[in-house]
Amino acid sequence: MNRRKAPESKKIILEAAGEVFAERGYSGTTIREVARRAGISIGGIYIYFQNKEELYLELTRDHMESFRKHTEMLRDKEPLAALKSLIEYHLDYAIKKTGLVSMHIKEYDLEFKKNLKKTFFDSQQRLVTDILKNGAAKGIFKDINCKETAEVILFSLRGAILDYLFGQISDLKKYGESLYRLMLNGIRRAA
Amino acid sequence: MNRRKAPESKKIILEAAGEVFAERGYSGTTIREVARRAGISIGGIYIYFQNKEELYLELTRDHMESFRKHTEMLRDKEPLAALKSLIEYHLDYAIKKTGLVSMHIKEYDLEFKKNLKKTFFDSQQRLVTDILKNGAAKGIFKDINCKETAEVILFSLRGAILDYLFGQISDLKKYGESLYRLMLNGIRRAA
DNA sequence: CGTTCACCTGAACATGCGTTCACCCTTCCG
DNA sequence: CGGAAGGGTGAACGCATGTTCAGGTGAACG
Repeated sequence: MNRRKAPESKKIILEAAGEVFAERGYSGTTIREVARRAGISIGGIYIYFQNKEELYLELTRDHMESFRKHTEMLRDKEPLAALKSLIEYHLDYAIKKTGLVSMHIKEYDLEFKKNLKKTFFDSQQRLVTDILKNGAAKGIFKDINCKETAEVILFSLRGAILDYLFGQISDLKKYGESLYRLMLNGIRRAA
Repeated sequence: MNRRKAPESKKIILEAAGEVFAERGYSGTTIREVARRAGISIGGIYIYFQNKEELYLELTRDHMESFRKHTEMLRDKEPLAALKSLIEYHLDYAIKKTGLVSMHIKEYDLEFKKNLKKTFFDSQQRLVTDILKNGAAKGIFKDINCKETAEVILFSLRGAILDYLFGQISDLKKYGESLYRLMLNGIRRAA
């Protein structure tokens, strides 16, 4: 038997689960594997978590909250710098936590995380909208529809990450640069 | 017993499989359900397909080939029109075949369809690159890196579809317009 | 020492899956 | 008529999973 204090056990389980979820996604993850990697028994998991869903939700909540906090800090920057940093943060995150990001895409459907996801996406949307509004007010950006444009920027960013997961592009940061330039200047030659 | 000619049975199975795969994805699809919907027995499926993989591959090959053929026709159009039509074709397809598109994203990983996918993506990449090269030659576009820009356009498009699947945007065509405008003109106010 | 309680165990259960295979019809030919 | 061939059946097999629960085990306390 492997004896520990309750909070420590919980932490160890969460860490193991983080690894396994990242490697195998939600449905691919087995309690047996999490238990094995946490060095605890199958039943031991159920002392701390009602079920697999709860384990997943607790982890996801932590990750999203941490992401949100980091990006919120960009509000203090100048619009152009904020936009660039936001792109970089997203892409760096995708590179460092590829497994987790992949999981969220592959299992975007899961009913029980719907609320969590909506909150997260909306916060990102609000942030970019505010950056654009700020830039428009300062005369840096054109008189665009900020909310709509914010969504376009965000989904393009997510598309880059998707292509990275697909193995279609390898140097993600380079494409972040490209996207940034394209978004600012467009491809059409001025009249 | 439900007696038919072999080719007809095969076709019916493929159609049923198309439905079920679109609804439930690859791993979520059960042979039992495909059989039920095709009005044939479980064993009957295995007369025509070695296994679930083969069923999936045959379907996917058909869909990708049809998509490719339709988009290849855009080569005849003027660059701006071609770009716009390409965006529209992608988005219309995502709207009409949401289930299938969702499946390909959720299960992008599947080892056995890797080649098929790579071929498909590369053909799209080549098409957009050629449209951009054409536009650059005609002086419509700036002197951009066509290959890189093509990829940016494609992943942004895929990002829009992803956001649509996520339920983050509902009027996909509207965002297609936005993306097109943004890609052409950018958001930065001219100096 | 005995008791208690927090912590832990893993075989067992219920479920669901892809796949196999021994067998069954129906048609058609000689 | 016999029998071969094409088309079809679904119970059974092997395996994997989330979850339960009857029962350990160690440490702390009186």
